[in-house]
Amino acid sequence: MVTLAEVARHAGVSASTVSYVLSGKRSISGATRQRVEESIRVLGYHPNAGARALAGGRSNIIALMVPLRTELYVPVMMEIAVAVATAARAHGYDVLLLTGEEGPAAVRRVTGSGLADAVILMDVELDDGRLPPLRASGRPSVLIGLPADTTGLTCVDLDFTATGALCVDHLAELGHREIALIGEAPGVYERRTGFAERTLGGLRSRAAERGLRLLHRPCEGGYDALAATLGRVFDERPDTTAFVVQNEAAVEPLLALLRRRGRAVPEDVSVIAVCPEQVAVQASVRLTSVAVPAREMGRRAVEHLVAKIDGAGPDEVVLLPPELTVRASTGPAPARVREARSGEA
Amino acid sequence: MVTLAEVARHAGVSASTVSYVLSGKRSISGATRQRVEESIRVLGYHPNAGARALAGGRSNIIALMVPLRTELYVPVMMEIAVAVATAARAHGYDVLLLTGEEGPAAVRRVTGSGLADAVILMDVELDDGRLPPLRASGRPSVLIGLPADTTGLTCVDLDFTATGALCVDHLAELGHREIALIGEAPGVYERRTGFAERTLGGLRSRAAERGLRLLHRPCEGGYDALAATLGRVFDERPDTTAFVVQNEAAVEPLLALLRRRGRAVPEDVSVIAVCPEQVAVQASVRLTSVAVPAREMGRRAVEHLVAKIDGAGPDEVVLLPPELTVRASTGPAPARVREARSGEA
DNA sequence: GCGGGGCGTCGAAGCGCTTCGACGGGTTCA
DNA sequence: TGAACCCGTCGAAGCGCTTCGACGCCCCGC
Repeated sequence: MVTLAEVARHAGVSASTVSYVLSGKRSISGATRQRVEESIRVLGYHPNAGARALAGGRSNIIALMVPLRTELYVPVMMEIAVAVATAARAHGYDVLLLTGEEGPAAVRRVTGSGLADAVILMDVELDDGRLPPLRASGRPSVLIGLPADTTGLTCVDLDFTATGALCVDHLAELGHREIALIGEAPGVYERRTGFAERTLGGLRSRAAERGLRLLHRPCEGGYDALAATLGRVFDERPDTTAFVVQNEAAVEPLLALLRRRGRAVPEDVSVIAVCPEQVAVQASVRLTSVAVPAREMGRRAVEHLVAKIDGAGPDEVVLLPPELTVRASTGPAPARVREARSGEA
Repeated sequence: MVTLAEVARHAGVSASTVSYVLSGKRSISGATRQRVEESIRVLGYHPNAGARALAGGRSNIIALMVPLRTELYVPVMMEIAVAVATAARAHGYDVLLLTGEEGPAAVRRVTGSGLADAVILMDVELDDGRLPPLRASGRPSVLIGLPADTTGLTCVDLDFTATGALCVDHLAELGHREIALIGEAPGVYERRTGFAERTLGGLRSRAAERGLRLLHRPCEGGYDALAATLGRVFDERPDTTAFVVQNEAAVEPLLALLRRRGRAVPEDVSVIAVCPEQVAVQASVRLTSVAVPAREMGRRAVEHLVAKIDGAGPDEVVLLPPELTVRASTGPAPARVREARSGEA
């Protein structure tokens, strides 16, 4: 391995000069700079990361902690992870991939050892066990998701409450009165992962305001699970005319099963998905959806984090406003229901 | 931050003793060891990663390079990545997440700077630009995938050639004579990503051996793309009775479109998927499939890599044998075709 | 023409750890 | 009973970098 000292010798300057050329923290004459840069190029020099971290007190590494349960909402996670990695590189940081497996201990380890300068937490639960060690570490951090207590934290997330409300508004305007939420797997709610509850909350309160009935059914992914769920929904609320789906693995099964039951989308039943754009576009019916802006979330998280590392970032909760894109899966509530409704009026 | 020296003072021993307690590289008396461990616990000591890397000459970090085009075969990638991270931790390594964006330069950077002790490359192309810098670096590495020239390299992958053959065997035994491969997006073939070609190769040669006709159609994911592709397949080969799909984003569309065309699976048309187990099980028809053993691949890659870091690992190409699981999507070729076939004989 | 101030460069002191050689004391074997 | 040895411990030397203070030198102003 080529060292700073060798570069210095090759360029006929001192080691510190090379260091200053690299960091730009002191002014260097053009001639010297060029000579040094040339030597670096010729020798193929790469600064040693360990030495740099030791001397400089920072590793230029951001830890990204992805959820333990990888079977859940995988595409979003992957998209965020890649967006984080890409954005981080653009700011000169590398990304360390931590799985949820180690939990709080991993946070302690990477912050305590100085391996990571900062941490991004994904899949944050309302009362997340990783937060105490994170707070204690004093390291800059950004959460993707929203815990119950956000004091002193920076969080980036889609505004899921507004998302829920937006879905209700759209459906209400189309004349729907009875809607059902096909949610994430029950485990997601049990773990009290914020986003699922917030969507539900948004749906519930807006539905109450506008006089719609809402049924909520968590659901595992896959056909069999959804078939059972769907059966119970229609048994309990036969007049359900619209679905909000927040579960990637349930989107396609829902469409297929509705078809199988002879319910046309959007003529008989409307469907809104809360999912990444791509899922909505590639589905068998182009879905009206609220996009989960995964890339944007990853990018923003990194930007806030870098600002905090540099000492400039305020603690702040950033809720991205949801955008509903109307595609082919939502339409006016079917006449029968609309008649019943006007009959009531 | 607590340092080694502070632990040493607290325990009343020298710094080197603490170091040896930590590494176990020299024998330490039980009493001393306990005293040191107690001090470590009490003070909440975590060895500084940078210092360790600098002094020890190794970072205990493995770089994992995921593909640039994240839209492709995402679930497999994520599964592998998580498996790698988990397995790596079990061996005391952390994982640095690199995206393909930087390409060869990233390999140079992380190996040259000593940031990573070793590298795992995913999504390897036949003539992969990342291999020259990787070879030049002299760092241990494992590829997930197979380049054209594997001299001096360790590779782990599913045996896709055997996978193709296995699919043909299964279909041939069921009496199918005309089969079609719905492949990955054309881009995947253009980039000459090994696995896609190898599956095709396996299918082709076994089909030739057993006298089956094979049609190959790369295909973008999603409904519209697949609808077009499928139309062309049936135009060109109306007697096609079986499909092999190697494209996660095409699985569900294929099933839906076949249904829409009035072709029942498996009565009229058989379908075999090459995909992760979960995709096959959760599809609208439980799919006969050859599983892509993502977790296994990630795990194996790490194990080989760790062996190489420790100087024990031979260069080796590990091709995992494919396993075909028969589920509900394959059955005997329809009678019309079987008759035609016996007429020929 | 001389003093003051930048500017550009250097030397040295660490950062926190690993590891090598050394050393004292207790065994062990002839 | 001494030499040879091993075990447990220590001190010191570095790993390759950053950064601080110091030091010339040149340019400027008076």
